[in-house]
Amino acid sequence: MKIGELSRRTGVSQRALRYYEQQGMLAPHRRESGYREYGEDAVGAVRRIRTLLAAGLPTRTIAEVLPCIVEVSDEDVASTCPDDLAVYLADERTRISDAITELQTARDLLDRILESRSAAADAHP
Amino acid sequence: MKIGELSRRTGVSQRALRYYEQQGMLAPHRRESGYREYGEDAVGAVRRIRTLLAAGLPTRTIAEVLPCIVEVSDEDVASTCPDDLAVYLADERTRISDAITELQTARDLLDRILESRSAAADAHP
DNA sequence: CTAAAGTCTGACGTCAGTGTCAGAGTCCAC
DNA sequence: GTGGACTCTGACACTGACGTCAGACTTTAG
Repeated sequence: MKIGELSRRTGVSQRALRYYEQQGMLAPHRRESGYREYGEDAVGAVRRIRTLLAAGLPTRTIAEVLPCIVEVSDEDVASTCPDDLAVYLADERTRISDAITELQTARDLLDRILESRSAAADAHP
Repeated sequence: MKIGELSRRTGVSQRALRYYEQQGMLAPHRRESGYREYGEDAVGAVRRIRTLLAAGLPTRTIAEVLPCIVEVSDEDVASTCPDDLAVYLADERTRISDAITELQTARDLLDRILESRSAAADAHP
């Protein structure tokens, strides 16, 4: 498929898709004309890119880890993942867990604010 | 206290503290000399700023929500929080929950990668 | 065949949250 | 009172992940 379709199917802008390619995270084939040609697997790849980007992993890391992922129906299986990368990924995993905790703290804070507000509304109906 | 002490006590750089002020999130008193003078409550305020920044709230929103927070020992209570802000905060709450889900998805992906890797190591010891 | 729609590269803009540096003024312990 | 530590403002730099625009080329529907 061409870039427009991939963009529509993933919800990711064409600009972003080109950026992903520039960063080595995607490598579509090219037609004679220079048009990018993406395979079906690009949809899953883009989905993973978004997930890892949202988790704060740098593009370089994502570019390294994506080749480790082989699609098996809906599950992902890593094959040739070098040791040093695995160590780094374990660090990232820790960072993500910490981030989750922080977000939960933030959400709790918002909850307390919103809750005490509704409590005040109850007091002055 | 002056900015150096607040920086040490919060682990936040002086540059960042000045930026927070510029964005209206902090409003320290000033000495005759122009030196910033922070109260004890600034420590908690900075802690909340970090939490909400980490959660992706924009500085403008944080500047609006901080005055809603009145310290009650270790709990926070909102007082005069305008309706429209509350609506917006509820949206942010949703966004944060979504972000947590995304992070968990990313962590699961990393787990599958790391797990299948150790499985491969077991297969070829 | 033609016009409209799609795509290309390249470059500059943006935004948040700082880092860093310069040059000048201030504080405080001795 | 002095010297070293601290603080001030202002400005420019930087990073990441894109947005946006220009100008040229390609594809596709009719």
